[in-house]
Amino acid sequence: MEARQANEPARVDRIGAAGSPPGVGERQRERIIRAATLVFSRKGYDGARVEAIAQKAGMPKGNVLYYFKSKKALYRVVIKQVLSLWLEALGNVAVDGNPEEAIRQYVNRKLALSRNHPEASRLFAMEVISGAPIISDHLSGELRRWVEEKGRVFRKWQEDGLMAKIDPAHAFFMIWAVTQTYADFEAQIQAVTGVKDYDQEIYSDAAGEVVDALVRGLGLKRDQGCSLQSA
Amino acid sequence: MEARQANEPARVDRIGAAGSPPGVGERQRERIIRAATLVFSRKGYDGARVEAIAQKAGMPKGNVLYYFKSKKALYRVVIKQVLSLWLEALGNVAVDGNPEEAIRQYVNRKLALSRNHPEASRLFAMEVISGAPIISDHLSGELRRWVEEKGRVFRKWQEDGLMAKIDPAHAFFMIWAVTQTYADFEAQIQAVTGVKDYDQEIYSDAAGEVVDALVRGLGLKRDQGCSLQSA
DNA sequence: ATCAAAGTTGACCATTCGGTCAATTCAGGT
DNA sequence: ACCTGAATTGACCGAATGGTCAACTTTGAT
Repeated sequence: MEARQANEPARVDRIGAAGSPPGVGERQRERIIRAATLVFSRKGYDGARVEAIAQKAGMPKGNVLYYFKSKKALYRVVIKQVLSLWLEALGNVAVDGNPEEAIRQYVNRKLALSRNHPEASRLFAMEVISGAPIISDHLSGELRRWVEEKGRVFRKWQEDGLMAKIDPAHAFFMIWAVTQTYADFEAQIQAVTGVKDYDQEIYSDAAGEVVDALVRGLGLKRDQGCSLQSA
Repeated sequence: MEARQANEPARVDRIGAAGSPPGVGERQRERIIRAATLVFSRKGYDGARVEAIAQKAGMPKGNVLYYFKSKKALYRVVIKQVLSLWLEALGNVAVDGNPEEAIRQYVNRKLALSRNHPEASRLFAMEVISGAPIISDHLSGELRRWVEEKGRVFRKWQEDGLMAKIDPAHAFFMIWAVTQTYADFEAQIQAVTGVKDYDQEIYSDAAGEVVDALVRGLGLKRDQGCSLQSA
């Protein structure tokens, strides 16, 4: 009786191999991940109870540990999924075309991401605040390279006088900070503004004014004139 | 032998009454609070172990529980101290004089606060992310009133064309977001920039460029001409 | 020197929580 | 109908943790 490969319950393999329907197993896995994201994002890793996750997923605790061999393993899966969601959204910054529109689009996209996945945003924030014990490799790897790459574009914009002379990295920090605030500090914003139906009002307000302010702050201009769309 | 008023060990009264020296008790209390702030800010409430706090304070666990009757009580004291530090720093925004200089000063002060008390900043952030279970009253009370009051000043600036037309509340959210990023997301910033001695480099970089960008983004102008400093 | 209150300490208790497991049910292939 | 492996469930265990306590030391006033 060794180990009993409790997690990764074979169903996964089957999915990859044949085209069989999602299967009970896979659906349960996703239920658990969704529930875990919610609980972890509010309570942090230690504060989250496996029992609570199980309850939110509508199944007994034992079942959660059947699909994920430990709480830590579950956490890793959840946080990596969140991270990939983040990086994916980062991916598409249109570097050609005019700078103002590119960043305006990027900020809007990031704001949308925070609105649609506030739990993911909060979980990511908690990880980083705690010193990013799990994702630090990804941050200093993928993310860093990404910033360096996009940073070169920023530099070029700056040389062309289309963007204020700010260290590109700090420009991103500003953008990220502002966009995430609306997800992470929801409680503070709600308290201060007194708004109840958060999504509706706040985001539509923020989207307009804040994006404008960011664009202005970063000194972004439209590429008037010779805007030859590459490729 | 009821209750044994373990916390609040009489020393406090003595201090208020006579001018006796700080006393062992009070000094220990502060040691504990400092240690607790550090541990809580990294691990969150649940993740923090009383044992760990005690160790960091250089005393056995039992002693910590002698000064604070429970972990939760200690947490409340710590977080309220952090909050008051925050609100205090909020207090002094020079509303008279020219807008640009006022905000520039405010942002710089907030950045300094984040640099000098990163643990406090992180702890505050964690509280809010968790839904601000303990300080929500203060947020919707003191903080909200403060924002409303300063907001009126912003409105006036906007009417005078000295500031971009942004909902004052959102203007503050932007400022807070950016200034806190440098404390809360230290891990991310370190990973992306590859900087080691964080304080030194990062903050001096940020201070200059980021403050400029914020001022620009909020469209702040100096009150050229009729700047009659109000009494 | 004496005494009481404040402070210190480590042993100890009760509870909680992550994780295991054996027993049972369910689903699908033959 | 039968059989096999996946899935489900609740009971259970050991470790860890918050909190208590009784014994002991220190401090300062008289």
